[in-house]
Amino acid sequence: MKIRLSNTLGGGKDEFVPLREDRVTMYVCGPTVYNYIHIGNARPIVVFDLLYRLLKRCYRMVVYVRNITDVDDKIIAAAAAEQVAIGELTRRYTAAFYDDIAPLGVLAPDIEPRATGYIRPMIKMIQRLLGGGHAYQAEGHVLFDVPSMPDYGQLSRRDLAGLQPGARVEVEAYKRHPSDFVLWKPAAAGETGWESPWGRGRPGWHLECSVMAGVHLGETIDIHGGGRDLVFPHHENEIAQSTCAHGGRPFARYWVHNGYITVDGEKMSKSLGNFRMLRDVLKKHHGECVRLALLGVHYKKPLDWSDGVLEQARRALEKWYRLLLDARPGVAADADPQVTEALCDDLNTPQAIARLHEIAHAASAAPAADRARHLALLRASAAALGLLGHEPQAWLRWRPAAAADDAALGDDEIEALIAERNRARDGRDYPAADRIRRRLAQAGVVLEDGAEGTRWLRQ
RNA sequence: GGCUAGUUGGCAGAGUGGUUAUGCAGCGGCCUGCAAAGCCGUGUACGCCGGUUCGACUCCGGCACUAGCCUCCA
Repeated sequence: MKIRLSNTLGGGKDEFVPLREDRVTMYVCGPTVYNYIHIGNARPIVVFDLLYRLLKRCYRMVVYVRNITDVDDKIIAAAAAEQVAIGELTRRYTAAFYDDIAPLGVLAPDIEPRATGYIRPMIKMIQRLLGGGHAYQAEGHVLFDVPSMPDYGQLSRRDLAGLQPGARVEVEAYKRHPSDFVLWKPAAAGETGWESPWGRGRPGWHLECSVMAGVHLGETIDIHGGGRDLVFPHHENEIAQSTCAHGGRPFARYWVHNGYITVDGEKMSKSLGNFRMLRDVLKKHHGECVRLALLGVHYKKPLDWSDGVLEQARRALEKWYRLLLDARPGVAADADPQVTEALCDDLNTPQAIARLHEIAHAASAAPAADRARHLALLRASAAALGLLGHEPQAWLRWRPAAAADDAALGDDEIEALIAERNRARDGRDYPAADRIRRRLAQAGVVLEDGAEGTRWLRQ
C-alpha cells in the first residue's frame, strides 16, 4: 500500500516514503492547555488519528508524538485571571482535554510530552543556536536571527522582503530584524520561570516543538502535522530553529496541515469568539457523529460547522448501525480495498465514506445468506476510519446526558409502553396502539414493527 | 501589496480529457393495520471569459467572488 500525502513543503501530493523503512515518525502540535478545546482543535486530533491508524496498517513501527503546551503567555494570563497557580490551571485543562476527546474514539499517541519537562534541552538548543551564530541576546531576551537562515520562508512560501513587518503586531525595538522571534524571554518577578544562562525566564513558543520532536524522534522526522494556521509563523520557525541547530539537516520531510473550521463561513477561533466548545457539542451529540462529521470533508478543505453536518453524520451512522443489528459477531474481514485505496490517496475520507455507503447498500440488498459477509466487510472497512466500533443496539438507544430530564423516558418505561401497545395491536385496538406510538415519538423514540417483534431506538 | 486555499445539482461533498460519484432532501412504486426502515425507479451540476482539443466540469491563460495567512491561533 502506497500512501500519498499533500506536502505543504513544496505544495504537491507526494508519495510517502519514510526515512527508515521500519520506523515512521510523526509529530503533531497538540493543545495549549489554558481553556477547553473547541471543535476546530478537535479536527487535527481526529485527522492525525486517522493518519496514525493508516500508517500502523502499513508500517511495522510508527511513533506518534503529540505534545501538550503547558507554558505560554496565554496560560500565564489565564492563571492570573482565575487567580490559580499555573500548574493547577494546566492540570485542570489537561484533564479536561482528555475527557473531551475520549468520545471521539482516537488512539492515544505513543508519547505525549509536556513542554515544562524539556526546559534543559531547550536551553541546550538555544546554546547551540547562539554558538552557531543563529541567535543573539538583547534586553534579557534571546532571539533567533532570521536573516542568518538563507532558506527562511520555504514552508509558507514567503520571502523576508515580501513580509509587511508590523502588519498586525508592533515590532519590538530590540529586534535586529522584524521577523526575528523569541527563543527565551525574561520572567518578571513572581512570574513562572526557570534559571538559565540568560537569567530567569521561559522559552519562546516555537522552541518546545523543535526540542520535543528532536528528543523523541531524532533530528529529522517523517511527518509533522497541525492546523493550517500554524504554517506561519509557528512551523516556519520550528524549521528555522531545528535546521540551524542540527547543522542544516532537514527537520521534517512531510508537512501535513488540516484546513480550519468555519462558522457561517468565518474561521472559528478563540480570538474571534465564535468557537463551539467540543464539550458543549458532546452534550447533545454522540462523539462518533462528531468524528464522522469531521471526516466528512477532505482534511485539507475548510469545513463549515453546523447542525446540518452533524445531522448528516448521525443519519449515516444510524443507517449503518441499524444494519449491524443483524450482524453476526466473529466474522472476520479485511477492510475493503477501495476504502483503503481512498485513504491512501491523501486521506480521501469522503470517497472512503461513499464506499462505506455502497457496501451498506449491498448488504441491504443482498439475500439473507450473503448478508453476514457484507456486514463484516462494512465493519472492517469502517474500522479503518475508526468508526462503527460500538455495540449497535446501545448506540441506537444512546441519549445525550443533557436529555436526561423529566421529558425523557427510560428504557424500562419504553419497554413497558411497547408491551402495552402490542397488547392493543393483538386486540386490533389500533387507535390505542397509535396513541402509544405518538407518545413515544414525542419522546424521540422510534418503533419498528418487524417479523421478529417490535424494535425501538432513539433519535 | 505579497502568499495560500477554494467556487460542483435544493443541501453536504468526491472525482474525472469522452461513460452513474456518494449521502441527505424531492418525486413515483413495492412492502406495511398505521408507520419506520429497506428495496426498485427517477430529475437536477460543475463561478465567468478566452485558448488548446475531434471532444473541456477536468488542461492552459485571464477575470470575478469567498475564506485565510503576513509574528495569539488547530
